[in-house]
Amino acid sequence: MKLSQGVEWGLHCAALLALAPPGMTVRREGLAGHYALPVTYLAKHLQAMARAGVLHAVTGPRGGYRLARPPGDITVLDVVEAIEGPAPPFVCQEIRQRGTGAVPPESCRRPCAIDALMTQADRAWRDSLRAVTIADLVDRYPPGLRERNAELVAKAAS
Amino acid sequence: MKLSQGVEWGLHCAALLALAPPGMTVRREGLAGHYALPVTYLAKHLQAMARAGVLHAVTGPRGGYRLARPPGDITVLDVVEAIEGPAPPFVCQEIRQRGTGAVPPESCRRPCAIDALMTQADRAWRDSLRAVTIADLVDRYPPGLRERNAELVAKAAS
DNA sequence: GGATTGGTACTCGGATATTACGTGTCCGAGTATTCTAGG
DNA sequence: CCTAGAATACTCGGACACGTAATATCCGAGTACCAATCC
Repeated sequence: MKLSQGVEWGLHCAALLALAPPGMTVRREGLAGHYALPVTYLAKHLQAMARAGVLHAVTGPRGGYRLARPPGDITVLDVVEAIEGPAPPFVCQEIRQRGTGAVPPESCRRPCAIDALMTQADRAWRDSLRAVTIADLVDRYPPGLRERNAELVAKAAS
Repeated sequence: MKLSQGVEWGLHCAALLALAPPGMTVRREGLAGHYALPVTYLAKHLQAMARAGVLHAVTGPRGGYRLARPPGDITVLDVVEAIEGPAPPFVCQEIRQRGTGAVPPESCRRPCAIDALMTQADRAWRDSLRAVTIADLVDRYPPGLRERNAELVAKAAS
């Protein structure tokens, strides 16, 4: 059970894009340089976020990425699912219906207790991530960092 | 983000062991046959659970596995951590301290908002799994299954 | 001087190698049993 | 008949291959800009 590091990159970049002037875009080189990330690999995750509808990509000169929606309308879960995929981490294999202790299918209309429990835990995790937006993240920056990053990203914007 | 299928196997086997007569052990062949699982691979996970102190292994003739503690004292989280490892799925790389937008270390005494959020979500997930024990799982069996499985495991026990 | 058209430089998008981890399997270490031999 | 001993069969434990997904990287597709040219 390991979460891709791309999630951290994507969240930091989304928070940074939230500080860019409205309508302006930031190149992936600018995003990668701000956090010293490998440009080519970061591109893969930015691409996934664009495909998921979290970011909007503009090609050509003066192109780059911008948030597809206002920061307050993008939840952390949106970014996580964009990068990790929407598939749940646990999928019940229904092993209770196999082997010498097989339970007849007519007794398996309800999901087994283990599946239900895992689904509930996953729901708690996702709810926790859904409750926070990108706008909340920048609001929780240390004092002064918001202004400084906004200035830096404004120089990199085009 | 994918959870090992061994978690499902381990939880089902733990629930089955909870129905075994007190003090008796069940061979891994018996556990695997009950759910039609590959014996050799299941052994790997049972071994991990034994190492984590969830199961107690007995070698030699009439050996096998039994729960190391009463079913009510073993949480689902214990089994999950025994198989998946106790490491959290998200580890902050502190990329905010790197690159052209690097934040000075003295401003990073507190974990960044992303790290705090991920830790909180992971806590919610673990709390959800910690709230349920193996005893709860067998209590949620469909009517009659508990008695039937108890009878089956009693025959396989030694 | 203004509009048009072709070229050019710049950006992202998808396809391609490399590495790490989960998956699957095997043989060796250790123990209770059991059979045999001696008293 | 009882006891001591060694052989034996059975169980788990750790070490060894394989497949899939995350990691890391490259080159091609598409667009806006710019310059040269024509009207």
